[in-house]
Amino acid sequence: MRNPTLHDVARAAGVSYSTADRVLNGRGGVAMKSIQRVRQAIDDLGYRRDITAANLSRRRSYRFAAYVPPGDHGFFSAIRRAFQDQAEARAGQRISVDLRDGLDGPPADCDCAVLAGAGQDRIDALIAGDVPVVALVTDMPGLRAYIGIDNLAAGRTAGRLHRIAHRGRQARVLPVMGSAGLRDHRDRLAGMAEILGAESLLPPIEVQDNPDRMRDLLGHALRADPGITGIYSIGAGNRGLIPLMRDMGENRPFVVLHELTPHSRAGLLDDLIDVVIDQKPAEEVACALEVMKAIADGETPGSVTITPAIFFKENLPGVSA
Amino acid sequence: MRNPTLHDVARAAGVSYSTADRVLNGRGGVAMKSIQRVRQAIDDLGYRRDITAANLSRRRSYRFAAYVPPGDHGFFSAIRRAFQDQAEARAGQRISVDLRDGLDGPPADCDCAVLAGAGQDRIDALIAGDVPVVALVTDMPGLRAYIGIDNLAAGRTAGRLHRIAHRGRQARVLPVMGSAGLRDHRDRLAGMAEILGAESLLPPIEVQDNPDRMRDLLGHALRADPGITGIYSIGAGNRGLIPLMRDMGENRPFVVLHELTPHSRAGLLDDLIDVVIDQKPAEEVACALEVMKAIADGETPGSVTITPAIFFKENLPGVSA
DNA sequence: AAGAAAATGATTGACGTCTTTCATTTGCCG
DNA sequence: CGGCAAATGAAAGACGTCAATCATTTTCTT
Repeated sequence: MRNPTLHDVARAAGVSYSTADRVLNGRGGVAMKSIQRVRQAIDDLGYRRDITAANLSRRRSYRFAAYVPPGDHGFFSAIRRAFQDQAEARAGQRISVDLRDGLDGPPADCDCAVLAGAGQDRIDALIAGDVPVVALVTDMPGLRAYIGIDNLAAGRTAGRLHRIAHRGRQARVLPVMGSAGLRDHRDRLAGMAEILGAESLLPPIEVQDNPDRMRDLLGHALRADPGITGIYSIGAGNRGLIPLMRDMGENRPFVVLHELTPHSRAGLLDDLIDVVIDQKPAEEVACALEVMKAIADGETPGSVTITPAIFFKENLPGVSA
Repeated sequence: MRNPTLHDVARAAGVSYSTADRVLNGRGGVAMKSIQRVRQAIDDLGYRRDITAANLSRRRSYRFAAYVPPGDHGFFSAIRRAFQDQAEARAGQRISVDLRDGLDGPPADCDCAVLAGAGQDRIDALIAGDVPVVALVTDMPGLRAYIGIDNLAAGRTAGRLHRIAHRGRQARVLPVMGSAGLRDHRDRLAGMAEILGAESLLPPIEVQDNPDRMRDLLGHALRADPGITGIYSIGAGNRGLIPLMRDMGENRPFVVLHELTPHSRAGLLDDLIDVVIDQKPAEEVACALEVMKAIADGETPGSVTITPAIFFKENLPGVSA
């Protein structure tokens, strides 16, 4: 009934505990035929190492470092909070997370580090150390894994939503980027272009994720072209978009934007925007920690693609979620 | 640096390990002032019981029973598979899941049971025992918790999607239920009615989650009323819907249905249906196990509401997910 | 103040794995 | 066959908690 222990394996293989241990943990100095007998016994009994006992014995604790851009930038503050929550929730699992904002020099004193949505600039310094680093939110070459959404697919999804909303009518969708320099944003735009086609997609404007610039530039664009029937806000700064929609009233374009924040949530509830594509920061962070744990355990996990959530007014999660 | 142990707590409180243990585990026979000093020390040191060590010591293993309707009913076979996968994945966490199909008599020999989408009939027998039971997929009164989606919200979301797809035009949406006797289905229909209004919502037809009946009854309804512009398939049996849409070609109605299955996936990819609302069986099962674990640990977790995923052709997860 | 009851301390052996140390056996080589 | 290296076995002490036992001290009763 009880799960077999390594002692059971040793007995079944007809070797001593020591030898079974040497095989299991690859300590070497074991004859080939013993290795095979132990392996066989492990298979036969369906033995699985009791990780909790193992970690207890090793008094292993996972020490992670998380680099998250500073500021209460809406989205990244959600990421930051998610790290704090997760660190709290996993304290019993011997996982500790050290939140850092500056990224001066390679991470030290930790088993694995995670870098959330930073630019490419200082990455080299991070990789330089012998601490493995994974990417969160924004994929970056040279890191051990990427945890985040497929931005191309997100853009396609936004395109599909606009197509559905324009059934039969000619769409004229204005993409609003944070910056064309960001790969995430370019990917989303490219995804939308795949679905909508050039004739429906206007040239993008760039607002640097800034609400004020959003208000100014988008407001200007809307006045300049009254034929705009849709908006795809690719980055942040949506706080500046909401009042513009309020001013337009019934004739506002169909709006799809990213990230569920208090502002976008209110926008949905007030019928000022139509769809929010959310990358579920809490889930991303949880996945990131799993991946980091696996890396720290010596496994080589692949990247994890989060399927973004699509929110309308009607399926907003409660405040607790 | 190291996390404090109960020994540290005892030392800080100026009592013996035994007393600290008696306080921590509520064994009684401790003077009030000792209790307070231990509590204080726990707070001061930020002590948290090392659950892995505790479980190791108790040689606790969680034994769960899962009642899933038999048959390869598409959705429930996914649930079944998810239980198997999770059981496999959590074998190292001392969690074992016993999959049962019939529900004869109360569950025995387990710490908690989960009942997936069964009718109300035999529940009383299940509750009769002293094993706590939680509900999966279908909420049922009298059980300890419900893990599943908010069906009302799902119906509203489907309604919203139809509204978006009908912008400007009058919608005539035909709801296709499995059975009006199922609470889940009634809730979904009610949710859609909230959004669409009576003039856009046709009287529902019932196909008993059966592909053949779906084909017959829905085919008949579509021929009888060529003005149908939308379909909301609330239950299962969508395999019978796909060929009907293929026959209608370009003029097919806008289709929203539930559950991502091989058939509905193919339907999306072939542009024969438009939206799939999925309740993410794997995630539901994982949540259910977490809840059951918490219950077995003596906590009293609340119900968990899963936010369903919305899939278009463009954001289908890869086969691996 | 004696005796009973309550509270506390001290100790021990699990749980399953890790890790190290030391002794013993086996195989191989010349 | 002696000698040396490789392979194996045996044992023990962690890791932090649980759970039980027994001895001792404190507190309360009458």
